[in-house]
Amino acid sequence: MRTTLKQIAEATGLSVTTVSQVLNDRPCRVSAENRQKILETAQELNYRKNLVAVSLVKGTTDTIGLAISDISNSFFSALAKGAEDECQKNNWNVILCNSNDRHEQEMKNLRMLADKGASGVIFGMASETTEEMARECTDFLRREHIPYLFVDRYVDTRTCGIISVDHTEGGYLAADYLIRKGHRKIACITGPLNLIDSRQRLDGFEKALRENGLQSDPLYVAEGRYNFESGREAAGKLLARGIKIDAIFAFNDMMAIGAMRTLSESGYRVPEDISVIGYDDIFMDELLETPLTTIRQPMEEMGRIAARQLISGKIGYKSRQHKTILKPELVVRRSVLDRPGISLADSSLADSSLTDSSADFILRKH
Amino acid sequence: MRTTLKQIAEATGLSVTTVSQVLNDRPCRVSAENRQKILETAQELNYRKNLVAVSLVKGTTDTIGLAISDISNSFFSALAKGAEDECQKNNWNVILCNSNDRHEQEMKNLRMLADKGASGVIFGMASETTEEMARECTDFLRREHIPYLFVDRYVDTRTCGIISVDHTEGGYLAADYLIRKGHRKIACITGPLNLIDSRQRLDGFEKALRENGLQSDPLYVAEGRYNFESGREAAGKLLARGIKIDAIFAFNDMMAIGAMRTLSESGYRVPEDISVIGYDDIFMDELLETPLTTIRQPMEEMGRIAARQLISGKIGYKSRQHKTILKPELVVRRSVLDRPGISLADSSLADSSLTDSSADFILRKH
DNA sequence: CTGTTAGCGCCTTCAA
DNA sequence: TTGAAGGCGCTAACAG
Repeated sequence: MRTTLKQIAEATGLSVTTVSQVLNDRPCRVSAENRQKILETAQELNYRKNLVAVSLVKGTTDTIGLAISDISNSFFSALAKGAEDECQKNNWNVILCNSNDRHEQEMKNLRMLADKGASGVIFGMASETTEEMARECTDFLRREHIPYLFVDRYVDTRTCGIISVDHTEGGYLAADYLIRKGHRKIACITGPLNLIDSRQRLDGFEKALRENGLQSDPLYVAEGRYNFESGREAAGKLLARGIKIDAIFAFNDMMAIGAMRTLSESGYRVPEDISVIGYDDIFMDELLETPLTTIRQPMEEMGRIAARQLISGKIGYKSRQHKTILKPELVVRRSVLDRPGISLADSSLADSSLTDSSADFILRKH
Repeated sequence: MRTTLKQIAEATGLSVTTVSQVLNDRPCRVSAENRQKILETAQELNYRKNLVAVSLVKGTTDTIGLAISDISNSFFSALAKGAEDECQKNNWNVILCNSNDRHEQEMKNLRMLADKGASGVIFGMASETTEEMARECTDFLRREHIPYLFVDRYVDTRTCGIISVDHTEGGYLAADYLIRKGHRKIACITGPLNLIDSRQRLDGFEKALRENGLQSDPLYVAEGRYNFESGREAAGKLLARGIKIDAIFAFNDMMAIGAMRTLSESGYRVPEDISVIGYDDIFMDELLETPLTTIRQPMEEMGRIAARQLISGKIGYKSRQHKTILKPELVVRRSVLDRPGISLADSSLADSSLTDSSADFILRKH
């Protein structure tokens, strides 16, 4: 078995209390001699503190529960990395829980975390979670007196704290950039519109259009589900509508990549024929054949900040609506074409790019 | 505060023991009436078991420590997903620790996990970890009586258990496939050759060459560091040697993607001019413009199996050398060209594909 | 059927 | 400068 305080006490002929004091570096009232003796035998016996016992008596585990939908999603693994890193620095740790986007599992995970005595929870809601379900989560955590932070996506009511990025601003940034680059016919592939982040991005997008005297048009909007396949499909739908498209703003990178695939398969070149901008800045963006211009969400930093707020006690279980909204950031790579001097009236381009698709394909498929 | 057994005992006028028995569904000797009463008040008072206390008394935490180098690496996040999923099913949980490939941090993490009472550890060694350092890890875990499993990479001595894939077979599969597709001049970009997995892949690779009457040639080998950038560099070196190359086998996908980038930038098309095969099967492989043919390592399954072995007790701290070696699997996508009828003697191709690179670039850069 | 006692390993008064 | 006592919340003998 592991060495215990008691064993050290016996070995040194001192009391458990004294040993505990010394081993915890207390502002001490222990003779230098005994202190030395204790330290030495602790070393010899290879003593290591039993943190389970410490947790029990102190009533805190210094552990953060990371309740997310899927760690293999690079969005969340970046978050996890930031959170874990910050925990490490403070001698905290993180328990990982995947919900696989199921609210029921989400609740199970929260219960388990509560039972394990988690000192805080970083919570990335499942996408199927409705406002009512979210409330079930928050109510539970509050009742358990566990401080928590929603990341990225959130329900705006009665939360303990939120750490997110300004999605409205992000949507605005993307659209504004496209417009400044001379694009006018801008389509977008949204996320599920029942999700607040998706709606906010759309708001920002439309705001930028308005400010530039452009109309938003439902024909230019397709709804996706934040994954590759739905990006493919949505781009296909957009194309099938027979409208002229200068650029596509996909509400996340996975969909952007899916859209690029469809475009490429349909004989369009990115960005020469149609530009694409994404959202997230996942690590593979820059590894793409056409590196993806995108709106960056600083996930790792969000994880770091979330952990810090929980560890420092800045967020307590009684906190309400403590918001930390980070700024998204435009990351320019190569998927958006610069079309200088193209005016609103211009419409002579596009479609000309629709060459014979099979020949085109072979030429460019490598 | 949270409701405790004591409170329920007081509320029902029964003893803590009785309450405990009932709440643990013991083959019980409690009157139906009291049982009912206990259940009800537990419900009312919103009782939840304090697992920290349970851990203390039972001497086990039902927690697996996941000590890996970097969770944001999709290789490990897939592993984590599998492990977490299996834990979830058994009411275990996982504590996540990143070492960022530093052995010192690795040891800190193991110590922390031991102090937290981890019931088992899934251990993905840092790549800088030498055999001696690895021994430091295993010695520590053994002394702490913690069962552990090395994943993927391992040192062959005195480990408690290993779960890995047959890298020799993987290297063989890759080379054999290329040869069967008519490639002869096969280069490879290895990982750091001090790592066992890398050496094994090389062994398998060379074995396939031999069996097919081909020579292995140092000129066709470049060493990388398992990341994108080193794949780029290594491909550059290979190209600079002025040798004829039919295909490149990169020892992981990140390097394969890096190599493809270099090839593309140097005016080579993949797979028309040079084929590329990778290793790992990370999720982005199929999202690439030229989906990457690769050797799949079943990471999620490895995580799942590792967790299961630890949870079931199949691996105990006294286990020695318990090996589980999974078979790697060829995943055919589009980065390898089929060159039917090309014989060993043939050498008329290649180089012809080296067109004017700038013009070529514009044609194909989209 | 139920309660008492003891103890997991540690920390924290409080008294000596 | 030190130690004894009590308790964190729960479980597991062992009595009744």
